[in-house]
Amino acid sequence: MKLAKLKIFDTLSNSEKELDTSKKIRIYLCGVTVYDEAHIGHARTIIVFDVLRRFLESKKNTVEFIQNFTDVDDKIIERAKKEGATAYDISVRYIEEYFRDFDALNVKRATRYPQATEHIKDMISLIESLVKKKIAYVSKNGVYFAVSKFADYGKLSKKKIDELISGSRVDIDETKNDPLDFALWKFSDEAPLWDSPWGKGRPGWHIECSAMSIKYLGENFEIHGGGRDLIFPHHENEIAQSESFTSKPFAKIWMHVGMVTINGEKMSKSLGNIRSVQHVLQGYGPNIIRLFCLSGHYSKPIDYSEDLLKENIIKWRQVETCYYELLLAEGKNETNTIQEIISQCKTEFDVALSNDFNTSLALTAFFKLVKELNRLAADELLSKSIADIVLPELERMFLVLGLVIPKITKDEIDSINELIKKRESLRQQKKYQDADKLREQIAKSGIELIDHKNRTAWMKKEKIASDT
RNA sequence: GGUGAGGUGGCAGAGCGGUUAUGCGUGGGCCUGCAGAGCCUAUACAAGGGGGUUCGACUCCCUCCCUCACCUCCA
Repeated sequence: MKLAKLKIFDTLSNSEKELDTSKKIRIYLCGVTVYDEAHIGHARTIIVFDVLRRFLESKKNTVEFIQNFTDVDDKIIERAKKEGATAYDISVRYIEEYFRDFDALNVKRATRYPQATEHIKDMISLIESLVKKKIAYVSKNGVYFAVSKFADYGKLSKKKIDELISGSRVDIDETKNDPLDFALWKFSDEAPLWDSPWGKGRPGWHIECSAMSIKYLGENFEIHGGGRDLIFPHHENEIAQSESFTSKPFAKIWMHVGMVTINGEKMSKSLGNIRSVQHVLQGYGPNIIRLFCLSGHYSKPIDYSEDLLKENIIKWRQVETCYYELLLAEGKNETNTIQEIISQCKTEFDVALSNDFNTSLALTAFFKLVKELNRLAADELLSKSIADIVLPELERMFLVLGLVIPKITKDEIDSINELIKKRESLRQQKKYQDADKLREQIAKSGIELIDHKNRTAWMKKEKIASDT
């Protein structure tokens, strides 16, 4: 059944907006500038959109999801100079790293990952149109967008133009008509450069997202997103360019994800307080990171701390236990109660996500189900008949949240059962030392035994380095 | 200075004008040969300060204080 409705808070109108879920949902996410490794702040934004997309798809909605790579930028050039490499080398390297990291985080690949350097022509024709309309002008150092020609400038970030100028911290550039005007094309005679009708150079930052989103999603698509820090100037400028170009409203919903902070301060390269995806991945693995990133409402900041990640390890262990109890459940019993609980949790889960994508509440519903199942398991009330009903639902939630329990082969299961049998007979003979040795041996392959009254269950624990 | 977001119990974190959020932690217990895991149970005068509106406010209004973000590149 398709999702009946989806409400998302729109930064532009400052209110929740309902999306038409009967049609394809087109999403454009501003991705990363590939000049360095990705950190947990990037991961949060990308995981939020990944789950949004998975949620819609789990509801059989069609989603077209575009995420760009900014692969031409001053910082890339700077880095290249420092290393004696080309900008191309740098961006290729960090795109590779990006996929290494985000595949490991179990982020579903976007429909497409357009790169700025592959869309220079699209950008140029967009700029040409703006120049023709006299909204952009050619100056000494490049082609600029004349902010004064776009009446609604500031509508997204709620800024007043005169206040922007007076509060500006940037040096005034005399070559521009107005200090607020921003570059569409920068003249340069250093690589990387491209020809343009106005001279050699490279595109400004914002124009790529206008060009590529319009190219792949059309002039008026559903959701445009990114981190909160992109609201100004990036998204503000995108709106100015795109709407000047198309004379139509740009994205229907602007969805912005809050910052990841450390000790209350924004995680960023310039503050030197970043935790790289790679680093945290090694300590905690993808599931914990995902749970952490989804633990609060996407619009609010979330404070990175080892304590919080560790709290999520505990939760994850509960999930693993629950999953394996279901997998190993046998026999039959009545399923009415559990059916009620499932449908309740399922509804709460979906309602939470439909209502401004409240992952925090959705996780509450998810863990409620997990807890309930573990309770049944502890009371020896879990049966195959229950598992058959619950597993598909639970797995759908895993899928939406992007959580993965490592697969286990039939052979592994057989050999584990064999060892458990052996241990059981040792225990019956009260040869506890031998039984414990066997348990240790099993533990080495990551299998944890769970002794119940009349049987021994087990689970394959994900190895988590920071789980001490 | 301007703009925006926010201040909830030890920590994390939702919703809501009147009913227990929830989780982690902590105390006690059950289970076990032991251990782990799990379960049960208890626990929090919770709402930044001060005013108001209301029969009733954590939830609405005003005010003060504080934090963060953006106003430069930033997810």
